[in-house]
Amino acid sequence: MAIEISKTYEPTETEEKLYNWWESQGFFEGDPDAGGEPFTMVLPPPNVTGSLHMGHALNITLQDILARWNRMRGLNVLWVPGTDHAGIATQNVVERRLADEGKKRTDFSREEFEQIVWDWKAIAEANILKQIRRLGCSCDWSRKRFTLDEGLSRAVREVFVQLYEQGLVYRGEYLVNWCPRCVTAISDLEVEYEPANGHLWHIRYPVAGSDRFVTVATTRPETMLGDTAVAVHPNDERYSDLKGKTILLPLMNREIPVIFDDFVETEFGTGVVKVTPGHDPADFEAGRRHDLPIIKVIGDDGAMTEEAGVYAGLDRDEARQRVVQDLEKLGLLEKVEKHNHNVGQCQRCQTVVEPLVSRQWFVKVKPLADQANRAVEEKRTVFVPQNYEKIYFEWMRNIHDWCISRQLWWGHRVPAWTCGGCGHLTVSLEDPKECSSCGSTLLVQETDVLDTWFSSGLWPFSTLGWPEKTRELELYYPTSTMVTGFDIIFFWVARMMMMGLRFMDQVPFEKVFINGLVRDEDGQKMSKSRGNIIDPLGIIDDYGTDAVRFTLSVMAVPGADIPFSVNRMAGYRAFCNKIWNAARFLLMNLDETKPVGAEEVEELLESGQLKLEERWILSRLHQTIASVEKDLDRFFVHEASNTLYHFFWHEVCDWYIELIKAAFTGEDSPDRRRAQRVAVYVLDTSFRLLHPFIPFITEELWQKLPHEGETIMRAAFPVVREAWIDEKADRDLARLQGLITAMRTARAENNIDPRHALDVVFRCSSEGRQFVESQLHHVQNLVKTRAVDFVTEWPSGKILLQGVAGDTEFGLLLDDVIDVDAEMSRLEKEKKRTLGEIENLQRKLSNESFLSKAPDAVVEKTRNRHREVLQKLEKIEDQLKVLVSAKG
RNA sequence: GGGCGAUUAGCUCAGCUGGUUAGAGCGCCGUCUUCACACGGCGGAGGUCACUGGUUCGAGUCCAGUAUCGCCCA
Repeated sequence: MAIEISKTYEPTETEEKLYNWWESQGFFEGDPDAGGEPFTMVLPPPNVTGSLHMGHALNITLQDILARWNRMRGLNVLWVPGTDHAGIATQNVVERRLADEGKKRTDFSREEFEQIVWDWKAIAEANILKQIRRLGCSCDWSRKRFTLDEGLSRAVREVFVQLYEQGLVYRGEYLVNWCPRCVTAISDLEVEYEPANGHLWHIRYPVAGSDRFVTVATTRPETMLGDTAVAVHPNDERYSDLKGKTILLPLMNREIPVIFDDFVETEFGTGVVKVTPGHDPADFEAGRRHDLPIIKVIGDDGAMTEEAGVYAGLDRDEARQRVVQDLEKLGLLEKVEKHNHNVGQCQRCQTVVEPLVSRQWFVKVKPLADQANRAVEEKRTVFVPQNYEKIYFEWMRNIHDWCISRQLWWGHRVPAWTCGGCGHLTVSLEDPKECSSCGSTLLVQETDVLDTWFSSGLWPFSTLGWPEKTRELELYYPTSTMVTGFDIIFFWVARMMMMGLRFMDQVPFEKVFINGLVRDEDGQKMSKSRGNIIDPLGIIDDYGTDAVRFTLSVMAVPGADIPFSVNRMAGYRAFCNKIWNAARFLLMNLDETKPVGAEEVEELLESGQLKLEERWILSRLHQTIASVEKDLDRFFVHEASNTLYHFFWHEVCDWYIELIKAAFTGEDSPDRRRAQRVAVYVLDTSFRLLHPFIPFITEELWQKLPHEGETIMRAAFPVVREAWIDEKADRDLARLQGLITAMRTARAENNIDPRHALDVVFRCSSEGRQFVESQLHHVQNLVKTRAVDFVTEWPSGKILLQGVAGDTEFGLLLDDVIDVDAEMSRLEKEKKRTLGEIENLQRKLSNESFLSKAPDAVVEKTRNRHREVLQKLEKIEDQLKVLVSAKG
C-alpha cells in the first residue's frame, strides 16, 4: 500500500489547513470543569499599534512549546491570548496618521477621536491575531481579551476604587515628567536618557546688598527664571559666610534665599547651584525641605509662561538663547563650557521631557512593592534565569510613587468626579448620579485616563474574569509561567506582581521565563532606522512556520539575545525536509496500518527478536526522551531542540534508517514486518517529541502514519522507559559505526569510486570475528564490499587498503595500484593522532595523585582506553610496515 | 558612579553538576545524481576555548585580576 507523498515538504499547503482544523475542533481550548493539574499562561498582550516583530515571534514560540508540551503531558492547559490598548503608543500612531491627512486630534471631539482609534484598533488587532495564528500558536481563542473591553475595564475600575479607598491612590500636585508634544505626564520609566553634547553655562548671581557675586553652573539657563533659591553644601567652607544672605536673581530681579543642603555636590561647577523647584526633580525635593515657592516658567506646551516675564510665549529653546544673550549683555555670563550629559526624552516620540509641576493621580507603591519583593525573596515566584531577580529587586528597592494619570483620550478614564457645587471628589465604581457630599448633580468626570500598565498589571487575573469569582480563576490562578522580555521587568512584571498579590493574595505566576532580544545576524538591534527588520510573516512565507520556530527555539538560550540568521534558518528548513523524507521513505515501503504502542515494542524487546540497530535506536530514543524532558523542565528549550535535531538527523536518518533499509525494502518476511513495526514506533515517538517545537509538519506526517487518536496535539508526550536504555547496544553500535567509518574513510581518501564493490579481509580476535560476522550485512551495504575473509596473516602479493577500528583490522583488496604515498600519509596522520592520545593518557596514568584521588570509574575508564589505543597504534605501525615493503 | 553579562572553528552560537584529543548551523575542500531526501549522501580541513594567576589528581567549565565589547540603573 504505497503512499503518494511529495518529494519536498511544502509548508504553506499544510499550515493553514491544519491550523483551521485544530482551531475548529477546539483543541486549543481549556476547560475549567475538566479539573486535573492546571497549566496556565497569559500571552503578553501585543500593543495594537501595528504588527508583530521577531521578538513577538520568539516570545510566542516559546510559550507555544510550553503549552503544547504540557497539554501532551496531560495537564489542563489554558493559554489566554489578547491585545493591549497601549494608550500613549496607540494614540500617537493614530495622531501621526491624522497628521498625514493634515488633521489634528483637536479637530475632533473626544468621542469622535475615540471612534477613530477604535477603527484603527480593529484593523491592527485583526492583523496581529492573524500573525499569532500563523505562528501556530495554540492559545484559547474563545477567551481572547482586550485591555479596554468591558470586563477588563470593570477590573480596572474596581482596582482603582479599592486602592483609593485604602489610601493607596491619591491625587496631588507634584513634579512629573511631562512630554510637551504628547501633552501628557509620563512615568519615570517612560523617559529614556540619551547622551547629548550640551553646555555648562556659568552665571554670576549678585549677592544682595554687596558687590559680591556667586557663580552657579547650569545646563539649562532658561530655568533660572524660575529659581527660588541658591544652594550650597552645609560643609562647604568656601560659602559658609553666605548664611543668612540673599541673592538678587538676574533678569527677574527677584530676591531669593541661599539655602544649605547636602544634596549639593561640592564637586559640581563652583559648588553653588541654582534651585528651580518647578522644573527639576532634585530641586523639587529640596524646595519641599526648605519650603520654597514653586514657580512654573515653562508650560504644558513647552513654551514659557507668564511667570517668565518678558520671555513669556517663547519656546523653551528660544528662551534659552535669549536668556544667555541677555546675561552676556549684563556681563553676568562668566563662561561657557562644553558639557556632555544625559537628556531625558519621551520614549514614544523622543521629545525632550520637561519636568514640571502638575496635578496628577499617583499610586503609593511602597506597601505593594514590599509585598511583591517578599514573594520573590521567598521564591514564590522564580525568575529564569535567576539573575534577573536582581534587576527586579534593584528597581523595587528604589521605587517611587507611580504617576498613573495621563492627559490622553485613549484609555480607561479615571473614575473620579468633581462636584460643581461643593467641589467634593467622588471616586466610584458606578458612574454617580449626584455628589455624595452635597447631592448636587453638577458632576464633572476627570478627563485623564490611566497609564496603560495600570490595566496590564491586572492581566493575569482580569483575563480570567476577575472581579467575578469565576471557575477559571479558581482553577487557573495563579498562572504557571510568564514568558516575557527583560526590558519590561519593571514596567510590567513588577506591576503584575504588586497587583496580583494585592488583589488575589497570591503571586500572578510561579515562574517568569525571560527571553532575550532578537537581533540581526551581526548582533545589531533590529530597528526601522537601521533597516534590518525581519518581518516574521515574510520569512514564514519563504521558509515555513516550523523552520522559523525551530531556529528561534534552538537559539533561545534563557536570557540571551538571539542573533537571528536567515542562513541558519535555511538549515532548519532543510531539517524539516529531512524529517519529511525520512517519513516518506518509511511510508512508501509500509504495509502496516496498525498503530504501534510501547507495550508491543516492549514485548518484542523481551522476546529477544530485535536486531542491534533496533535495540540501539530504542535505547537512544529513550535517552533522548529523558534529556528533552529534563531540559524543557528547566526551560532549556535550546538544548531540547538541539538534542532532537541531532537525534533525528544523525541517529535516526544517518544510521538507523540506513541500517534497516535492506530489511525494509526487501521481500516480505517476518524480518521486514518486525522492522516496520519498530520503525512506526520510532517515528511516532519522535514526532510526538518534536511536535511542541514544529507542530505543523509533525501533525501532517503523524496523520499519514498508523496512529491512534485524533490529533498529535492531544497525543501523550513520550515517557521514558529506563529499562530500554541499553548500554551494550550503544557500545556495539558505536563499534559498528567505527568500523564502517574507518573503511569509508580509507576508500574516500584513496578516491575509490563509491559504486565499486571491494573484497575485504579482517584480522581480529575470535570475539571480534563473531561481532563482525553478526554485522556483516551492514558492512556490506554501507561500505560496499564483496567477498569477505578472516585471516591471521595479510595475504601476500595483494594490494591492500588497511585500517583499524577498535581491535579489528581490515584490509580492502584493490584491483588497481594504490597511491602508496597518499596511503602512507593517511596512516601517518592516524598514527600521530593516536600517539597524541597515548601521551595524554600516559601522563594521567603515571600521576600518583590521579590514581589515588580520581574516582575509580574514571581511572578504570582511562586504563581501558589506554590499552585500546596502544593496540591500535601497534596495528597502524604494522600496516605502515606493509606499505613500506610494498613500496620497496 | 553602581549592577549585570559576554569573549570558544572563517561567520553566528551551544557546551547543563569540572573527567576520552571541545560540538551545531552556515561557509570551505574532495567525491557521488545509488531506488527517502542535492533543502541530499559519504569523506575531509579548520579551534594555544581573550589574557594572567590561583584552586584541583584533572579547568572551556570553579575563583581572583587584566583587557575589550555590550546592556541596565543613577
